[in-house]
Amino acid sequence: MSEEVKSLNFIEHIIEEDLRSGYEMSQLRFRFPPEPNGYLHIGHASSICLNFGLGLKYNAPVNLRFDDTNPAKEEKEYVDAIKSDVAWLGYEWDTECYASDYFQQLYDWAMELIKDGKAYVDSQTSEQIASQKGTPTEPGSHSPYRDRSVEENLRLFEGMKNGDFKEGEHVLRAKINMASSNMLMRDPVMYRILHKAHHRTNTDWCIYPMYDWTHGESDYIEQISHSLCTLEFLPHRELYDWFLDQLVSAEKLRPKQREFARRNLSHTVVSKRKLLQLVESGVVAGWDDPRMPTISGLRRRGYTPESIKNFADTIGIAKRENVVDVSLLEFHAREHLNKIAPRVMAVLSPLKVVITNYEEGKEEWLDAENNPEDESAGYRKVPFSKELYIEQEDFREDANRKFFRLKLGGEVRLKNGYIIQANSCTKDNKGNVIEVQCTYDPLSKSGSGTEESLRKVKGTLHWVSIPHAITAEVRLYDRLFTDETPDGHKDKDFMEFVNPDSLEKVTGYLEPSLKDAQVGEQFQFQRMGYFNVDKDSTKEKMVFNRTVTLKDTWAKLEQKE
RNA sequence: UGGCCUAUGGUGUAAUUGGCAACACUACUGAUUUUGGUUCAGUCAUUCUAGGUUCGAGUCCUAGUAGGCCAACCA
Repeated sequence: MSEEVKSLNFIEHIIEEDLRSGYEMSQLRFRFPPEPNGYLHIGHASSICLNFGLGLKYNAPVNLRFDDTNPAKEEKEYVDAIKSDVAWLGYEWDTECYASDYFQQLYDWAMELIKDGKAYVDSQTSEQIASQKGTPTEPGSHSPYRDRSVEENLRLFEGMKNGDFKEGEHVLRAKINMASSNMLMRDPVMYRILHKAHHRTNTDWCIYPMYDWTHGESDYIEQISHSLCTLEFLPHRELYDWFLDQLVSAEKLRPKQREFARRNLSHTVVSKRKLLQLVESGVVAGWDDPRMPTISGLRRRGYTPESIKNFADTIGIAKRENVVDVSLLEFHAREHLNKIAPRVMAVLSPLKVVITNYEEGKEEWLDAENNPEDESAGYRKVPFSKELYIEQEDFREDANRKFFRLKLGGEVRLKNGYIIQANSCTKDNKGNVIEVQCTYDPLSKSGSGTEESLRKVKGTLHWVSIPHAITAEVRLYDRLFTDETPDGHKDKDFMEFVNPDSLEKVTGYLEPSLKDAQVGEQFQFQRMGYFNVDKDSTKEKMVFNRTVTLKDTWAKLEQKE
């Protein structure tokens, strides 16, 4: 038993240090705080796995909190999708929370800040406020409204809340420091007027708190010990702490914000805005298009929760810029699917093979192993007959000895079936091979134990019996973007790198055992890749998605030539 | 150019906090294989640069360099 010491990431180091210096294990509490303005993507998966993983590790509760402070962008549809994605990944949240549940508390605290002279109502336009912000190298200047009396501020803020003003007429600002080197500390806006219905509070409120005045306070209300977010929020930490300083009480736990680098995936984009653009421009069919890096897209594509979690686990958490290669995600898909996906045979690019010495009209049902990685998966029957399909690329009239497939005069084994030899072929008037005539060795049947059946032939092909085959639409996916970092170019828009060939639809010929496959069910089409049944399937026509190909060393060999 | 963050194989992450640079992926060898899959074995590093402290530096110090973030009534 080699007890493998799992190395800690820097967040875990921080927590371990906190535990050593006074935190009780029972005080630990985390949260995953998405804004319901889009679907969750693979980048969120890292954050989900981090927070919920920490919860599991320390036996601490993890809240699912919707950061719903901007009714202009948020919808219930997104709330529902986010919940189902987190649940699908296999995590259970302790409490389902909404920042909107805290609107009253936040308002009350804001009133306190005004009374303390720490906040004021500014009646300038957003342009005026922006122009007074200064620049990173020059300090800002004070608003003419900065020194309004407490009474006037109170009266105006209540007026804002009561709907006495139009959008943009006033905002509430924290009175901090217009000369701070941190732009966020230059009297940040805490509230703005928005006469928009909110998906939960409807028209109860027409002032909405800003992110900075919501997040830390929500963490405090929920008594989150470690509030983990991405690196771009690092400058917000000073503000996060300033707001907390105004209201934290000594007997309660004070949350800390810590930041980690967002994970970027090669050959894709991971930004809700850009994903939305892909959806709205029609480049993809929706948020759950199998080419999308969204959780729902990956699920539909055939990724398992295990593969996504293992992926998140191996890429880890750190603070530096990164672009993780998609091949690592694909590796985890193959690794898990290899263990669980039943093997079947399907031909996606058919070439007819006729077994000339096989009796016309005869059929045999052969035994086929469902999964060599899992003995308990058992066996099924596949039909064999005189006329079969093999893959076009598995036959060549003539080829060198590195080609382990069918060629004229050569032998090959049909998986789970017989050894056949190609004798001749016929072509259409363009010179394309349209049929191969073969003979089979009746004594070479797989599993029969005869001397002939044990004979080694170099190649083994998958195949399907033409009269028994069922057809289905098979969707083959390629990377959505041709460039490794589509949004990493200053002079070019990421949309310029959209791969026009990211989806190819073909008709597949499948062994008949597949006819009862259910939506979402996963299979390995032997030698072709992993596939699952798409939700677009109907009784008349099944639809399969290719999740990922198998590793293909032959294709690489060929490419080199 | 003000402030802040980061820098370890092609990629991502480690290194018991100053003690033999490790793990995974990719790529490439080879073995096994009724999937050119799987499995197994192997190969791939001047730890951004230059100095310094130390018996000893990826780790500490100094100075550079490169990349990133910050001026929404978005989150």
